[in-house]
Amino acid sequence: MDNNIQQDVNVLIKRRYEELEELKAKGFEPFAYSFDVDSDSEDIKNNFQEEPKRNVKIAGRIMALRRMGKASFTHLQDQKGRIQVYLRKDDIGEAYDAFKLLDIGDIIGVEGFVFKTKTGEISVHVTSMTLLAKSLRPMPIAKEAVDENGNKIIYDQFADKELRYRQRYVDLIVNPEIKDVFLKRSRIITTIRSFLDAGGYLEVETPILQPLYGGAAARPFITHHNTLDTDLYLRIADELYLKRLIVGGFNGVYEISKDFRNEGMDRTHNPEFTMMEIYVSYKDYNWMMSFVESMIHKVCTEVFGTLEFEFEGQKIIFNTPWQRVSMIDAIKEKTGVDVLTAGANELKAVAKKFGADVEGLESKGKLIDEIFSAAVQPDLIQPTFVIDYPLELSPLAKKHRTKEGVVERFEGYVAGREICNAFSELNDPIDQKSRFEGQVKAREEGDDEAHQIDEDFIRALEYGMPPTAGLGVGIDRLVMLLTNQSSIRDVLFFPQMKPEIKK
RNA sequence: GGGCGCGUAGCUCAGGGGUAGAGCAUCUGCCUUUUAAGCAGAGGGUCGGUGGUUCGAAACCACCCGCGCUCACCA
Repeated sequence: MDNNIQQDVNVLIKRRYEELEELKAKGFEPFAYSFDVDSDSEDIKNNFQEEPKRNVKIAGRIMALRRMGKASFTHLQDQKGRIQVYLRKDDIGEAYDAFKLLDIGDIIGVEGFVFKTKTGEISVHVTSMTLLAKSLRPMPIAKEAVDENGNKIIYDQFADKELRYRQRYVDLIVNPEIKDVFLKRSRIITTIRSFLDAGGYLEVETPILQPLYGGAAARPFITHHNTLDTDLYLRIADELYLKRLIVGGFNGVYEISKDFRNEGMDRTHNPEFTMMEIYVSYKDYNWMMSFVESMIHKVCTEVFGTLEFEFEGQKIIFNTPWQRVSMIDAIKEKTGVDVLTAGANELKAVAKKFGADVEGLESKGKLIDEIFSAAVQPDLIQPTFVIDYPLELSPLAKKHRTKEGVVERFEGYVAGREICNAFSELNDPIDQKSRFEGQVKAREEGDDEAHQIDEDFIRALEYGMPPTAGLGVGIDRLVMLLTNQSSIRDVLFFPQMKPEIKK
């Protein structure tokens, strides 16, 4: 990194370092220790009064600079937005010498009174100024204007996706509108948490480093513990540990945390992602469907104040109850084929007809899943629960109480995307063991995402797990959906990138 | 991993075998209610990297690196 920094030293940076020295030489501290703030840009604009003059102390980053000899206008940006600030040499004296050495990007604190300029902009007339932090790198600043219709025009906006992701701190400064997505993300998670807490469910933490990984079908990250001299896996799901806690006697436990999957990356996949999983004893998947409906309903109304959303040009309405359709019926409706009774060859033919690539796939369950993904899923626009999945796709879900060959499982789909996955949890240790054995067989046949056998989990079930409903919600994808972002990178502050190369 | 596209000044982008360009940003001078402030002048580049073709390469070719879109994979 040293090399990178050296490399980046150009005239602009060099000049800022020189100014830094000049400020020090003149007795100005370029990196202050604190500053008392009693207002912000939003407050000042919302609570403007002509008389009596209001005195405020604010701090922020210089984002625009218009100097006119012995007086200057600048825009300060704080967490809430921007406010214009007016400085005159007559008012601040020698601090104006320091101000002349400041740049766009520097952070200052000012005290002054609020007034309206000739052109009507609410501004702060500065009576004292303090430099809080000198910025040593040029900010990729964009100029802003407002057109006749009051719309904001941004010129030459910082747009390089790579730089924006790698240096998100800069992105957040110069493209403040993206903050809204992250604010919404935070409020979505807070609202889910308060919904779960209000329901009396216990938030818990389970291991990220696991000797065996399970609870989903995915390739893991492997790491090594030196003292134990053993390889460990970063979890791909929380499921098996949370269910152990249900065995332990908690009635409802949930965890909101990162899972890790060592798979491809694209606009819906990041190697680490946020999952919410909850397990509730004495409930089944029917109960869980209503639970999801009310949780999402609460998120929509509390965070967004609406049930209507736009996602990639489609209108989504989160009315309850959501539509419900069995996977088998949904496929039958689209293809005319009953996948439960159809043979593997027929399934292959159907899959191909709908454009799925099923080369080398023999498993009936996987074929059915391919057909579903290709023929049904893209059309599930309004919130829909797809229920009752083929048994072999769901080694941790309980067999359906009446239907043969399927399990009590549902996935919630919105805008053609899966946003949650839930089952009546399998609590029969004998059945669980044989399902694991089936997975071992699949693994031997080359399915490197098949589950591993977890003997301790079987042992836990042998002690007895009450009937339990379990749910997993992909938080990133939910946030994408509700904030109309089509790339997961735009709902993550720091999406995974290849490391910058050292030269 | 495959296909397509992109990489030129701090930022946004033109240029497309013959001296490296513009706007904004920066610097100097003038300017005490400006707002994409203005006026006058100036500085700033390993044209992603390495090889090759050529009298001459930012441009053409090959390979590499990075990013984006997309397909596959990822239920």
